[in-house]
Amino acid sequence: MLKITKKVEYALIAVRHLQENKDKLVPVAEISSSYGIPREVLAKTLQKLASSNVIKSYKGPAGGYKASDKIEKTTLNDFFEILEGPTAIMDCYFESGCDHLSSCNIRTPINKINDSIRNLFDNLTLADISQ
Amino acid sequence: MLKITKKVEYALIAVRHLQENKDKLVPVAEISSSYGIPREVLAKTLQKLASSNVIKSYKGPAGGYKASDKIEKTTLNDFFEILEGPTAIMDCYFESGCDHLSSCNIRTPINKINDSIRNLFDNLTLADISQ
DNA sequence: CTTATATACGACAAAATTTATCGTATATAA
DNA sequence: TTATATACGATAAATTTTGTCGTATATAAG
Repeated sequence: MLKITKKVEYALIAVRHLQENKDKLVPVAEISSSYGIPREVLAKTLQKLASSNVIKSYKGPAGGYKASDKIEKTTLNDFFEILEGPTAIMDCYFESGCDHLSSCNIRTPINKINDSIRNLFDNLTLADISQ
Repeated sequence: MLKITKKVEYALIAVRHLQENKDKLVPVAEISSSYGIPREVLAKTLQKLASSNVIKSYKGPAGGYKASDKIEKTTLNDFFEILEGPTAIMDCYFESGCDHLSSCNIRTPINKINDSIRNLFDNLTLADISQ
């Protein structure tokens, strides 16, 4: 439990790779083959980051991706949300109903844990964790 | 991603229930039926907590579980570890090999995120989140 | 203006993990 | 001796994650 997904893992790898290659456009295939990541999975992941402007995309031959200015200031909360939706240790933190439990006595604990995690990720940027 | 499991959810519910019923021994069936939790799943979960002395167990008729003194001081890190093993956002934080990636460029980021989470959970007790 | 290369995106299949069930053993109060 | 409760391993069902496939669109180069 409390694991990040491969999508996020791949995204972190890609972001670091783009940061280390700011001078050129990097096609998905380069990252995919360098780190042994399935091409299509990585492609979709980068598409999400691109549509959120964390990275920039360029189509056509000699196209590819590059890091945007925004990348350094992106918090982990934002990064994770782009890829996986709002971070919550339980669905009831964002969704309504208490699943199927008749009487819930852990609303407070769940909220406290979740608030702590979100506060942590709000104060950590991609730049912070790379150093 | 970053979800807690039902096991942990059930354990939290049970712990709170025991804390609210310190005057008596509570059998699994009471908690299971009160909150609509599958009996056997909850039973195994409480067995783990009992063997770690977070709660105490008493067999036989009129037996059941009760909160121990230790319960208030138990950190989330300890609690989660009892139920699910060491907390890590990726297996490579504790295990050796870098899975299958030929060259890993996210060791540092992964470790930073994981250290932050573990630090957070080391400083939060079951008592803290219940208030 | 055709071709090769690269991103964009939806539907579906495979794999892995989580969740639940079943069966049996052991302890103990009445 | 019986009924009730915890203890524990094996296995099945359900869910989530991960990966694959097919097709569309943009664009640089010849």
